[in-house]
Amino acid sequence: MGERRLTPRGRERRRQLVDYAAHRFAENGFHPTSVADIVGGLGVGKGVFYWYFESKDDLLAAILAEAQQDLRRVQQAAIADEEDAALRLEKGIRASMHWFAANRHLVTLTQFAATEQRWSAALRRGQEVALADTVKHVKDAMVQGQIGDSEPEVLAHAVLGVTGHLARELIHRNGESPDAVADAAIAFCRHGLLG
Amino acid sequence: MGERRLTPRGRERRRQLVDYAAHRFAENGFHPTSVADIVGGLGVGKGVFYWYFESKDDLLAAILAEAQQDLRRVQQAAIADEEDAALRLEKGIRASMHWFAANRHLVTLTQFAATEQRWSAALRRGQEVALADTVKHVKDAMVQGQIGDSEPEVLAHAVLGVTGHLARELIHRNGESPDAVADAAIAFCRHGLLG
DNA sequence: GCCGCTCTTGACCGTCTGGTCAAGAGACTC
DNA sequence: GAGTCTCTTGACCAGACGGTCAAGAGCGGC
Repeated sequence: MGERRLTPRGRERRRQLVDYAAHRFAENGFHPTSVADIVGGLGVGKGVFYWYFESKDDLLAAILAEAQQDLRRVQQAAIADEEDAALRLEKGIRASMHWFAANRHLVTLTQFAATEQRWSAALRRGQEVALADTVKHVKDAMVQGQIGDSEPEVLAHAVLGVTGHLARELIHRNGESPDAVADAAIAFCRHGLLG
Repeated sequence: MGERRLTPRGRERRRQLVDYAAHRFAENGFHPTSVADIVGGLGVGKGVFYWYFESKDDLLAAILAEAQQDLRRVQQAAIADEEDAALRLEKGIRASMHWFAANRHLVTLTQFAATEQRWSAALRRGQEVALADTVKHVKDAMVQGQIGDSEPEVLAHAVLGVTGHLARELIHRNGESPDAVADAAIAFCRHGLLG
């Protein structure tokens, strides 16, 4: 199948399937949620599902790919006109926090996908891009003397780790605001435990 | 069932099931791995499985609980005779890195469990304990003036986030040594990006 | 050598799953 | 209003799954 040409009505239906399925998968688990659950919840026949997607796996792959693209798009838009490297990092963190807050289900789904080899392979490219983006800003900030000189990849991983973990624990679990959590993440990335 | 009294032979069989299943679940995914896969791989009949566990879910619950207990036991042993709060934090991070390196499959499984509500409830208590342990050391270090004065819970989350993420990315994915990664994590937690 | 307990076997079962498909509905063109 | 293309229906299927159970093996004590 690969690409099917869709009318506006078809594109709307596809979006509906992607959104609804992503929420159900995140709530209930990917495997425990059946295709029948999805089409049943939407009140359509099973054939609708297989008109838009080759398989249940194909749908999850689409959800993951679109999530990664959307997050990156938001990040790039947030830092587009920022010349200062350290501020690009900060704005990227803040934009990510807002995206994580608004797309909790996609965060959960990405985390799930990372735990099964079949899916983690599909995630890898997007995660490499995210890492490369962060590494670039870290290196730029080093050149400008804004941050200390050590391994940029390790620092980038640490930044992504703090950001993701604080989003899950403080925004998703504790219900704190994205901006407050972004402030905390930025502060920790800046100075560590030294405050 | 709850508790079954087991002979030494039975305890050995149970361990074999837990270990083998944990590896298969982590490699292949929990849902895609069937009970038949597990008993087949071990060369025993299906009844063996249901002699030791009420259900497949029961087995996963046991794996998760034992993993959390084991990690905490290792952490406590590592910091037992350390009086300095900041060093307790560092030794805890280092011990965790070694445990993560030696128990990659359990890390993956825990991450999976966090993505399905049924399991994340089972994880919560253990994670709260891990957080409380970390918070305690952070507070102690604050009192001793070793680290800056800000919200201990947030800092503890950040420390756990960095540790877990660097373990997955640098140890599991890149194959770096637990000690090197522990050094990196400790450095980042100390000073952030300032190096 | 019998008993009783722990442990093992594997055929069997009801249920549910992802996926198919022949049939047809709607809408747009000419 | 015929023809065509997109989209929808839902009964159907083969296979796989988690879980059961009657039967029996191994092994200890006595």
